[in-house]
Formats: sequence, structure tokens, C-alpha cells
Amino acid sequence: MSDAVDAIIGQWIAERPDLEEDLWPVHVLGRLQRLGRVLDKEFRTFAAQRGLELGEIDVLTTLQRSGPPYALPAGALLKAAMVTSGAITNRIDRMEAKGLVERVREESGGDRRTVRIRLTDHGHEVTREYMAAHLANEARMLRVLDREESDRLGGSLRKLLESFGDTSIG
Amino acid sequence: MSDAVDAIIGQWIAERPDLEEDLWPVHVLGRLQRLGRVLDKEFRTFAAQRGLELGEIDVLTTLQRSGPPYALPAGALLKAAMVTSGAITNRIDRMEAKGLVERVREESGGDRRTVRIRLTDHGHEVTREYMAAHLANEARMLRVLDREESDRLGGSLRKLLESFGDTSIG
DNA sequence: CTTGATAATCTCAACGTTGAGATAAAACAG
DNA sequence: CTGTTTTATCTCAACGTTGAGATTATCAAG
Repeated sequence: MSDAVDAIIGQWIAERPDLEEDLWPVHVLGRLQRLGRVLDKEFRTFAAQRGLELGEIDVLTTLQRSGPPYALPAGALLKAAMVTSGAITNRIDRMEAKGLVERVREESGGDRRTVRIRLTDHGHEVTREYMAAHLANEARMLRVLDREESDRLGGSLRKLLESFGDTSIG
Repeated sequence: MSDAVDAIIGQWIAERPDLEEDLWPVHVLGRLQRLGRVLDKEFRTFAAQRGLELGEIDVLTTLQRSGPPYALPAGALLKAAMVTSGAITNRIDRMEAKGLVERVREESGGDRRTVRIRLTDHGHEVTREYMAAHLANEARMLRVLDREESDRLGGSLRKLLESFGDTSIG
């Protein structure tokens, strides 16, 4: 049993034997980096087959799971998506053109700097269909792990995320 | 102990209780997706502090660990980096301008379609310094896991990578 | 009030990647 | 040989993100 990371580590040991003792973090971080690329590609293709961009999925699901009234300020989406303000503006522009979300400015009383992004009925429907298909796809992708190993893996990953400060979606 | 993914799953259960049984893959894949983003940002910053792009690191380390003569055809770099041909051409252009690599076309006998990318002395030096700092940084990032948990985590990640077909760097 | 600082969003040029197509060389078939 | 297919690399326009700056609104202090 060996994967691409084993091959990479083997090359390093052959070329730089002096580094052998220091390569152990690559077993974890090299694989995480590589899995990040693989999953990104997989999810991007999955979304594209449904006419959606990965960043758009991000916005749709964030709004959906935020619950009624399915509307959040642009700034909240920005933090949840871990991207810059320019990226969110572009996403909302595109998604508004597709009829998935709409910009709502509060007329009376509220903070007139904020723009709330609200799921349209169409956006709701697209998101519901997408989530069902996406979760089925994710279950398929994890067939190789039994439930116990999956749980233990999730626990270790949680420790890492916490230690990196990724503890909140607000 | 809870991280951003716990928060996301909690929101989903509140908004869509009917999905609760289907959310378990998110404990693993949601975290992998999120760790991918976090690590990408971390490594990108780390490289930028040394005047390098993440894609450039990719090329430098691939050439270094390939061993003497520290030269590979553009196509090999393309597969190793998991990017398209246009991306590799651009990277080589930039890195050649920085004096990190050089294009070598075989004059006599060889296949004149292929272009071999070779590490320059400067590229060698930059790569050696970078690897030492990078491995120290990676060890620091994994402080939160003891060696046993780290090994077990690496093992589960290897299973996933293999099941996704990521078994070779050639 | 008025001034200054902070906050939320948008604008825009620069950047790296993608993906289709072009170019050129090599391999193969007749 | 000659013509076709395949392989390796480069070209280029389109795309999404970044990051700095502009715009507009709110808040705090005097």
C-alpha cells in the first residue's frame, strides 16, 4: 500500500538522506495538501456538472444553513467563505444574474452600508437538490473507510483545525 | 472542543433535521476541504515571505528530489504539479527570469520536441534553504499531535488518496 | 453639530490558472 | 518515402481571486 506521498518521501530520502529524520510531518501535511487539491478538483467538477461554480455553492449553502430568513450581510459571507471582498462582490453579481440570490438594502432604520444577500426561491430549490446529490457523493467517496476509522480521522482533523485557529464560522 | 466544521454541521441539523443521518461524511471531507484552504494559505504566505510563489516551490522541489541531473521534461512537471500545460509554461517563464531554472533543448540525437527544465545553482541554493525552513515549519504545525496519532492519521489519509487514484508521481 | 476614526461594500488592475487551439517533431502505417 | 496520427510544448483569451484604494455610512469624542 503506497500513494503519491510515499513516492515523494522515497525520492527525498534517496536524494537527501540527511533529511530523513525531518520528513515525518510530510506524511500528514503532504497528504492533506494533496487531498485538498484532489477534493477541490472533484467538487469543482461535481458542481460544474450542475452549472455551478464552487464559490457559488459556498454562498448557497451558507445562506441555506443560516436558516430563516435565508439572508446574510455580504461581510458574513466573506468570512464564511474565507475570501476577499472583491471575490464576494463578483460572486453575488454572477449569482444575482442567474437568479439564485438577490441584494436587499434596508430602507428604514437599518444600517444603510450593509447589503443583505437573500436566497431566491430558485436558489432554494437549486440548493436543496445540490445538497442531496452532494451528500450522496461524499458518502460514496468515503466507502473505503469504516465508520470507526472515519470517526477517529475526523477527530484528528478537528484537533488540527482547532490548533490552526479555525474554530468559528461567524 | 469544537471547530468550524462542528458549527457548520450544527447549523445544518437545526435547519434540515431530515439530513442528520447523511451528514457524517462532512466530519471528514468538510474538514479536509477546510484544511486544504488553511494549509494553502499558510504555505502561500510562508513562500511569499521568501519571494516565491507556491507553484514555483512545486517546481523547485520536484526537480530537487528527482536527483541528478536535476532536470525534467516540462511534461513531467506538469503531471507532478497536477496543473495544465499553460500553467507550467508560465511558471517556467517566470522562474527562468528569476534565474531559478533554465530551459535545455537537446541538440543532437534526442527528441527535439521535449524541453528539459534544469535547476540552476541559484535554484539549488534557494531550494535547500527553503526545504530546511519548510520542514521546521511543518513540524511546528503538527505539535498538537503526538507521534502515534500523527502516524495513524497519515495512514488513514493514505487510504483516501489511494482510493482516489493518487498513487503515483510519474 | 463637527471632526475624525471605523466599518461595509464596491471598483479595478494585476496575477495565475484553465482549456482550447496552434505549432512542430516524432512515430506509425501503407 | 508519403500521409496520418500521436506527442510535447507553447500561445492566448476568458475566468476567478487578490489586494489596494475609493465610496458611502455609522459611531465616538469634543
